[in-house]
Amino acid sequence: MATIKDVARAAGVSVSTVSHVLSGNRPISEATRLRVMDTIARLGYRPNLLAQGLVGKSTCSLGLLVPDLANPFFSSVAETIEIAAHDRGYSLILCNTNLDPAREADYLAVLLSRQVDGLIYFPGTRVPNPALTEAIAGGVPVVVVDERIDNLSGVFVDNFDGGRQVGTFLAQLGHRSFLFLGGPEGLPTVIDRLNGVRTGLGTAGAPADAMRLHFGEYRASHGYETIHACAREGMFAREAAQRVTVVIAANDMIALGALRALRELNLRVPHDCSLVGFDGIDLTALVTPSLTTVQQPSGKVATSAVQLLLSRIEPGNGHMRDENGRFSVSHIILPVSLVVRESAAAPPA
Amino acid sequence: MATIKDVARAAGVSVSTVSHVLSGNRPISEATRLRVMDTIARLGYRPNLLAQGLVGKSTCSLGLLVPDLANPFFSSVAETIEIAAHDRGYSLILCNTNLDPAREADYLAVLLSRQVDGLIYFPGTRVPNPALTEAIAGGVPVVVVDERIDNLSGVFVDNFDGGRQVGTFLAQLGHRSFLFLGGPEGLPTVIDRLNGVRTGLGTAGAPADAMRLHFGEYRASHGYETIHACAREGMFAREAAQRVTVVIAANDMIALGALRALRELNLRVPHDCSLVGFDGIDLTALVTPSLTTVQQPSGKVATSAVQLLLSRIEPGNGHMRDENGRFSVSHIILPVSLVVRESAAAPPA
DNA sequence: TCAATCAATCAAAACGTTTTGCTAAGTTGG
DNA sequence: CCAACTTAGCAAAACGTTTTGATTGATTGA
Repeated sequence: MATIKDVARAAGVSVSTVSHVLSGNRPISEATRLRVMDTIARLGYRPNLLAQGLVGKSTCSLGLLVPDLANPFFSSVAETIEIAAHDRGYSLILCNTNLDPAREADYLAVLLSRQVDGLIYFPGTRVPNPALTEAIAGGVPVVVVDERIDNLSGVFVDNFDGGRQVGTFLAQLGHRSFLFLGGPEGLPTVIDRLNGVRTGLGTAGAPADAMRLHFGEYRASHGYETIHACAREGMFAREAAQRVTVVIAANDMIALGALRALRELNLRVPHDCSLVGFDGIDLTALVTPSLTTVQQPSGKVATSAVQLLLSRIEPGNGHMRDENGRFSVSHIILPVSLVVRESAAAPPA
Repeated sequence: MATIKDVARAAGVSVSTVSHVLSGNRPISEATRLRVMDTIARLGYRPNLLAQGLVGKSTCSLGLLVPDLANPFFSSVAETIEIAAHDRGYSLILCNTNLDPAREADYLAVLLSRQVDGLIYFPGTRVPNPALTEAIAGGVPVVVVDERIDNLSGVFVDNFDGGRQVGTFLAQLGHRSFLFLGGPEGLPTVIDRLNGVRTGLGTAGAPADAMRLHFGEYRASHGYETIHACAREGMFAREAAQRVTVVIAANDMIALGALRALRELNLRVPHDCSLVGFDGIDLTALVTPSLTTVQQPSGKVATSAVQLLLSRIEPGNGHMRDENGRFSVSHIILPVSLVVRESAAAPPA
């Protein structure tokens, strides 16, 4: 790898002159400029970003902490985040936290060591990670995605309202007995969605307490296994007193697992049992029956997160500060919308 | 951020002593060691990885170039690669090339500037990117995944054999008229899979030329739209002379799109038309009918890629060199296996 | 007792940049 | 013709590390 010194020597100028040619910070005669540029091209010189990051203030890199890349919702958001960051000149360091607080802390430490300019953080764990608090104290800008955390800027969707729309919709269809397949118990997104559903049911006149709850991972296997287990308890039996007529999943992956299980049990969706998901991943439109789900504006979430973060990082784009000169905390709340597809219908007579 | 200087000052020792405490390269008295460690903890000191990377030879970072993170196959491989890299102490810089050669070149330039220790590269484009050739010339270790490129180490699956298994299987089921939904025309993975299918059909006695070909993107939309278009041409009509009885998709996303379209056309899968995919993403087991597909060992692909790359990067783990002292090129070819599920059956009578 | 060895530590160079103070011309204006 | 600029370029410091040669006392061996 050719260095700036090599270029300087080959072009017969000083190192600083090469630097000035590149940055345009000082006037350079056209002749020298051309000669330097030519040498750069000839030698295939590329500035060493490590050295630049060391002397300058910015490394043009962001850390992205995602709980589970295998979940299409996350991978799709991650993809858009990556593209948005790249468009603005930032590289992304990918961290798959696997919902493990220890891994999370580990990654946070590495990212700080790497002097990232900022962090985009999808909380996968219940409690705010102490390592995160430390990072923030260290002055690294953080944007939280998908979950509201006090004192931290964030982008999230209106999970409660999404749940409410589901609840209202199902109650109006006539459902009166519900099975809620949650994600990890205690996770704010899960709580909000559940509370939303309850509120929706309540306002539409359905008994909100007629809902069975099963928490688990945000994975298809959770939906699949829970449905089979519930079936063994007779929850879907035609003659059951409180026959479940609709399954509400806290995310689409759970719903897809549940859908598979329902089919295996020869329960027709939606004829025998309706099914609703949450997230709006692309696959929900592809499966049969297509899945009624709450559509998150995942592209908007991603671009907003990047924009919010960079507005904090880059000087002079007017990020708000409070009266103490500290950066203010912004929360961007994006709306969600219920997408009604084939999987939800009126309950069996 | 506390620096090593701050630690040295606070502990009343020189900078080099702190460094030696951390690295263990020189003997340090127990008393000093304890005092330094204590100071480090108290100040929350973290070594600056940029500075380390600048002076040392390694940055402990790898570049990952993926064509399309939204494709579950890629995101799942990316996840495993990330985990394997992190376990070995490497960070991953994520690049979503979007199948665009210009973007690819752009990313490659950035990664070189960032002094990555190595590259894991999923080719999404037909021609080997000139920027890649340049990177290799610059001495950056590269491992290619999913496609055989001469003179480059790589990990890939036996696409031809996968296709062959599909062809044999379908011919033996009695199919005689095929529709192949390829990925991008000219892409080696597509070519290999197609040639495999043809060979399989041939050896099992089916007319390999009785296969219609439609190339397109590796996306669900391609499968969906092509099936609808083909249906309009009457390709699936019961009375058609050369009625297509099975759709062979070059990957699972295309297959899922095709499945949806077939359902919309009221064609029962597999009763009216069989369907086979390729990749073995998790979702193929979840949809109904579950998808017959060629299972790639995606976890093994990921870990092999990381292992192969690190064996080149890290000194002394015996990576082979040829007689000229250059690193030898290794190709790891992993087997695939046809997973027979509900979507493929004998053709209609 | 003296040279040789050893343990513990320090000082300085190096990595590849950017930034800034400086110098040596050349140019202007009166 | 000289002071005051301007232009173009150079040299050196700084960023936070690691590495290595040097230094100091203490310990050994004969």
